[in-house]
Amino acid sequence: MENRELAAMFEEMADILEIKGDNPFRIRSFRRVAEALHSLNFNVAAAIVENPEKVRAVPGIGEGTIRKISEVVATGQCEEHQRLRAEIPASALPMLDLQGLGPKRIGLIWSSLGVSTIDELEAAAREHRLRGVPGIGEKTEASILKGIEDYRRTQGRLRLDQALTATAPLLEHLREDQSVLRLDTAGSIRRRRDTIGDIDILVATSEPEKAIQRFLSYPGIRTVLVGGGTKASITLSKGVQADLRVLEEQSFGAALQYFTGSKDHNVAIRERAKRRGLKVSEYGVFRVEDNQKLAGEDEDGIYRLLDLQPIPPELRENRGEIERAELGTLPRLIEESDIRGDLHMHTTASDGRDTAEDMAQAGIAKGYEYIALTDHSKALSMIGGLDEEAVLRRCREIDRLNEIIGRIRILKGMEVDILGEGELDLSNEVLAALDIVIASVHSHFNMAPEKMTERICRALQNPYVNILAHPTGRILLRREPYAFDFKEVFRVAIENKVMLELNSYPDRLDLKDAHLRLAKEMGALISINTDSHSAAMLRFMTYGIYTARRGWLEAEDVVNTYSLPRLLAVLKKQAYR
DNA sequence: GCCGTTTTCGGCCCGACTGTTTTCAGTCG
Repeated sequence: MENRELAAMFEEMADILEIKGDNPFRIRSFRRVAEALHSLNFNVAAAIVENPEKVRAVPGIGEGTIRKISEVVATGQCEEHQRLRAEIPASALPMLDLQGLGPKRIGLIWSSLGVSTIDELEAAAREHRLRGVPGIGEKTEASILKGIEDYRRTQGRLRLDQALTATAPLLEHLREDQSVLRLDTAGSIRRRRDTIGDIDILVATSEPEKAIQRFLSYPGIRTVLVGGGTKASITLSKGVQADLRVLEEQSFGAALQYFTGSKDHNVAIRERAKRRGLKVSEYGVFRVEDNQKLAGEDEDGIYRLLDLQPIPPELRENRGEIERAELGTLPRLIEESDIRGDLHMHTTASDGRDTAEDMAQAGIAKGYEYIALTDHSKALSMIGGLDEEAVLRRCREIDRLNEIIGRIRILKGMEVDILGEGELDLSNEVLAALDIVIASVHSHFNMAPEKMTERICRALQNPYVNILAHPTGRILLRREPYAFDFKEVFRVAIENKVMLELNSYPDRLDLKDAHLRLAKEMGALISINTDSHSAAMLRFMTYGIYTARRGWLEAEDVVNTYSLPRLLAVLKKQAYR
């Protein structure tokens, strides 16, 4: 049993208890358990049998949790979990994902109107029955409808990390079959888009039926939609659809090219082929006059045959990549191995799970030359943000840690809140003591765009600010970016030698691809950071790199590919790029 | 439910905003 399966159980129990109005601290501790389970790098179900003390030592996991996990490992389920599920219909839980509607009102609406699904909720709102519920008026009813609308718009899509996590075991399952000769993902998942509609998988085999059967025997299937001779479609647990296409090895490259898309890219490629008397299909590249097949087994060969540099999947959006490939001047896209450090992470000093030393050791394990510890400032009092005095104390601790560890340079940093008028949450005197200052917006998201632009620009003009973190504040599939004038903000950042962040946290990926490219073209320097809240999250760098590649970034565009001396010069504003 | 002590029970991250109230509850971050 995987940690995430156990985590899902604790999350669901927390959700139900919340609607029931149970003890909030008990709910919070269930959520903490779920978080802990996600961040641990060993299998808890196995460990609890072999070495329970190891599990018991995890902060947030106590006797009650040990009991529940042991019960699940022994019997396959947890009695309390089953009992709770019987009390609140599972169909009510997705209502918790609606913005503007919380557990209290869900509980109230359920008990007074019997509404237990989003569909019923929508009907009740449209018929103005919600206003009869105590504490709900016209405006709340309208805001609930808006919440439902937003929810429907994003439903059925997965974040890239969720899609990759769902796909990996399925690919593994297919790979174990002898008849599978070649195997890859296609579609938006291969292009590494930030969200994914469905999962496309291609298999080359000489025994199509066997490969299809293997696919349909995957244990993670929820429903089988189609199961034909050359293709099959299933849905997985989160309702996401996975499509398999089976083909012969000699057309695998052509199929990969065809099914990777994007649609616009393929249209342009096929037009180009047509002008050259060629025809491109999912079976290969053919000469029109005699239908002779000229390429198809490998994907690069298709591009070469059209006198193009092979185009990395991340660039295939028909945004100029074909013209550049013709000239042979495609960017040499950044790779994860170019990264020498991570400049945004949190520790136990504010809302991180691990200590400064833990983070440093994790950085060393990744082969980094430097990291920056950037805990939150005091405006975020709810998560223990640091005030001036605490920052200075923290600096002394990091100095000591640098002396002890030695193998990696730990930069003294802070993630400082940009307050409502653009002023920073810490005094310049204290900022001057730091190696690196990250500025970010965590409040007042729905300002007028002009006001937001002014606010951010004012913060960027502070001489100590080095990085503007997660510049648009978007949360994928949940929160829209806040509105401001990108070009103006980028311009002011460049003028003040401030870097723009590509936040690799998988539900942010902010800046996004198009904005990265714009920033690069304007001359901005980017910093790709994980915003880790635990040592395990340093792996999120992978997602940042995917997005960076979609934004056409090369190593030279990214400050944390620079050597330490060069980075320090940028941080002191003696250099930019 | 977890934790840490004051070692076995009491505290557990808080402040702003909104809409609905007529003095505050619910939601969000």
